[in-house]
Amino acid sequence: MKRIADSTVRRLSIYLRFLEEFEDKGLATVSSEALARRGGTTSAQVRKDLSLFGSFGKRGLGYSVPELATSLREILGLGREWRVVIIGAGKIGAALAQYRGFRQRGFHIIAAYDANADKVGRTLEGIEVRDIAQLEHDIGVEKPDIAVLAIPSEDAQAVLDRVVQAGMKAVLNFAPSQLHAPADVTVRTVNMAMELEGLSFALVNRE
Amino acid sequence: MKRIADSTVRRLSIYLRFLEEFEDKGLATVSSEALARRGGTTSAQVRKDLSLFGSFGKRGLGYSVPELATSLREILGLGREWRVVIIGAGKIGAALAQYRGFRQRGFHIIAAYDANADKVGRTLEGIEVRDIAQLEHDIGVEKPDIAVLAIPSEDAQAVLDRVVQAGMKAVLNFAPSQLHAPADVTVRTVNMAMELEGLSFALVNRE
DNA sequence: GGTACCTTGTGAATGAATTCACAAGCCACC
DNA sequence: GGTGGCTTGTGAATTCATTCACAAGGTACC
Repeated sequence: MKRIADSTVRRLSIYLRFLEEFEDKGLATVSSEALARRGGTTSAQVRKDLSLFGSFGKRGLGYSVPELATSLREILGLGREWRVVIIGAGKIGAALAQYRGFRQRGFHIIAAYDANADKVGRTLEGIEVRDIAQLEHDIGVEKPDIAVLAIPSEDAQAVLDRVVQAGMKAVLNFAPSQLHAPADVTVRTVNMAMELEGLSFALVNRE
Repeated sequence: MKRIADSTVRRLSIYLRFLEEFEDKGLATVSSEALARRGGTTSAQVRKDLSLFGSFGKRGLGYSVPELATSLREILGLGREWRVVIIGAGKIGAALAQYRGFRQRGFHIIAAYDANADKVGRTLEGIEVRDIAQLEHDIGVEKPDIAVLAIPSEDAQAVLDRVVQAGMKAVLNFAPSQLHAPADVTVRTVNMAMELEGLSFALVNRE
């Protein structure tokens, strides 16, 4: 399959969100133009993105809202339930554990891990906090799909190496550091520091 | 001034982080090649990025670590203190309030806001939680630079409109929704749902 | 001060992403 | 069933970003 750019996948997520909005409003069809307006892009962009995966619309009419939503869920792999572990039971881990968006979209958090003995054995928003020493063992048994790193920057690479070694292929990293992983492992980093600095830059470079 | 791409600004943040690492290690100079290796890019990219802002290196030698760090801080507008308000005193707001990275880089949180009367008047990680009804008034008086939205998706656009109306020009949005603002207002969105869906897509489209 | 070796800064070349523009197809209405 | 009005899907054109490649300078050491 042709390689799909990250930016395209992000837009597909956005389109899906709008389609769900439109579904709630009871709209039956939507044009690429309407989707584009709502998402701040162009109609040609919408059509190009979708055309990478097939032909979903009807000329003269647009796209069927429920059908396109279903197709996008399929494309994004949201048909199944993904098993997630959160590593780090601090404030960020807690915020993630209670985040409704996870569950809603089929991301099921099976456990959290922490190195701090005080936290181990307690629960975080209803999720069991386990000793990080068990990490490799549990990954071998439970085969989670996605690891979320909510730990300090200085530990992030070491823990990433551990989950990669244990066979995991997808990681969402909240530590503000650049991580290195083999090509077959997908790492996405959410770096708040970087976003803030982007805002700072924008504020300064305003003429 | 020539328009600088978002992706470039992101890389500058990354370079700065490495330079600070190198500074801690006591390194005096660094080559574009070394910076590139650490950051997963190419030396030409590093030099091109920097060349957009001036000439910081010495041929044959590389870049002075402290000088380049200072220049990057200057470029990113990190020389001064930015005043931040957090809107939404839930779990995400709390995680942000205690996040060390803010303070470290000169982002000073002056207050949090919430609509829930039970939360108003309490403190969140040492930060005063105020009634969101005061928002416009306080913005007028205190002139914060950056608003962080940590509120539910369905309220995000309305609150964004309010802070824009009150004169703010930079917003960091954690709600998983696409927001619209005038061109002179910079909005950066951190969308965890989108990141997760990107991972889901990567897991499914693995051959 | 001369020579050998590095590394920058930058036009030119390449590659990737977005936008344009229009033929092809579908619907609705007469 | 023909006509007019929309909207898709997609090559071609354009814009934007990255990589190449090398002259210009600088260091270090003899």
